[in-house]
Amino acid sequence: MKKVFVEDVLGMGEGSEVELLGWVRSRRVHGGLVFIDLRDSTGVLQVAVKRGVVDDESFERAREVGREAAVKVRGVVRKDPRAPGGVELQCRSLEVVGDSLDEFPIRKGVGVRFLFDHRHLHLRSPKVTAIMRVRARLVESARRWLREQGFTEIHCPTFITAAVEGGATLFKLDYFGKTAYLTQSVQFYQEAAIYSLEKVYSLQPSFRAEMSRTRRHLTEFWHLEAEMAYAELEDLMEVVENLVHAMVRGVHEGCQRELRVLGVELDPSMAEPPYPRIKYSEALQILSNKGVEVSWGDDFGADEERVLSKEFEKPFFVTHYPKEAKAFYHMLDPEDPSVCRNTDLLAPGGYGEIVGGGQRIHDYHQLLKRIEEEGLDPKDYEWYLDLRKYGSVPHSGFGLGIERTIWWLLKLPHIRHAALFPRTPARLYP
RNA sequence: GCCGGCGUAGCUCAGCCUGGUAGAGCAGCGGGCUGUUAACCCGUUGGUCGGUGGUUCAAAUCCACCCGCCGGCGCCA
Repeated sequence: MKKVFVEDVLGMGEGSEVELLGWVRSRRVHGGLVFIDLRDSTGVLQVAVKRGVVDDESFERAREVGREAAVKVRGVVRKDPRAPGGVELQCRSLEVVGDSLDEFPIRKGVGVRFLFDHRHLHLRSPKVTAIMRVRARLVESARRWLREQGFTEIHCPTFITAAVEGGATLFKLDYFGKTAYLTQSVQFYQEAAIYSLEKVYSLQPSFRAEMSRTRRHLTEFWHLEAEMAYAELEDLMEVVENLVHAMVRGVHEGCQRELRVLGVELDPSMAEPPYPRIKYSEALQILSNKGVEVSWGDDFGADEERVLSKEFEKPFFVTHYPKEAKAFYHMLDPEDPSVCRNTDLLAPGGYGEIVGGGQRIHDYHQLLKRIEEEGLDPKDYEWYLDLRKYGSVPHSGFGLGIERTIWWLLKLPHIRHAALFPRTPARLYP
């Protein structure tokens, strides 16, 4: 097991002798002097290999070693202003653990397409590494906060038989002769679980078979969903804003180095609750004042979202959408049954929808009516309806897109940068 | 699904408008170099110009269709 890391060496005194295991990030040959930038999970260290200081075999190996080869280096720590970072390793011996058999394909100047074709190798780059660390921290922060708030994590199936949203596109597959689909949301299963656990959440992939070619869509994305018994729309929004704040704070506290690598300024105060709450009808008014006319009943398009999001510094909730624009299970507002008690959380700066959710219909007859109104077959929703037959209670839930959130926080040019091996309509490999 | 753009060396691109059988930089390969920082210097290999068909004496270049990719829209997280 490896014990000494680049990070440790940077803190060591002049003259310390160490053995390092890492990868050759780059190599510069100057006749009798070879510089190797040695990379490991904690940083990069310049190794100076001088003819005469090392044995001839080590020197030859250093001269010939390929980029991204794995090497074991023994040497002495030296402070030297000529070295990047002011510290380098004076090499005493070098062994090749695993050489590079071909020229390493990832280089400065290659295009996005090429990078994603070689994503398995691209992952070694500092920026991708930083994004993955931010992602891990973000998810950890969410889990910790939810646990502290009394939520229980549950795990729901990926194979399903019916859609959550009637119209949304599902990936269809053969399940021993039956038709099955890949889940696009675990909401219905969570609604079943609240009758024992009361507050639940899941973190698992969702799938959308949409040919969406935009910088904010993946066909497979990690979905953080939660459902709460006895929670109404207002309770839900409080949970969402505090959760998002906890995630942003977590990244800010735990990822300073990564944010520096990515050149991202992250100010957690921009995610501090409370977030503005506007009703759909108010959003229409704001848009109208800006010269953008949307007729009542239509959902906002990307253009409208962008105009709207420029009006806010923080994420903001848009609530009470017309029922025509939303799925059947949303509870209608008793004061105005033409709108739902739902909410979308939109990120500022044109990043768009991060969270979608709302209060669910908990009355059996009302749910059945809405299913029929939408022209859906109640038989497809039998067990979902069944939940309303035995001790049904008001409840609310939401879904948050992990990659969307990372995309927004890190100001990434495309959501695919937020995933290890992203899946888009055109990307199934590697 | 709709709209737009692109496809030329391993990579990044120029050449296309105005038709005359292909170029640069980087990488690779050979050589040199003891303080580089994407090292540098000298030399050098490398291409069915996405595919098919058409126009033409002649097509990377003009036309049609197809394929692939990229972005926007719709849909959503």
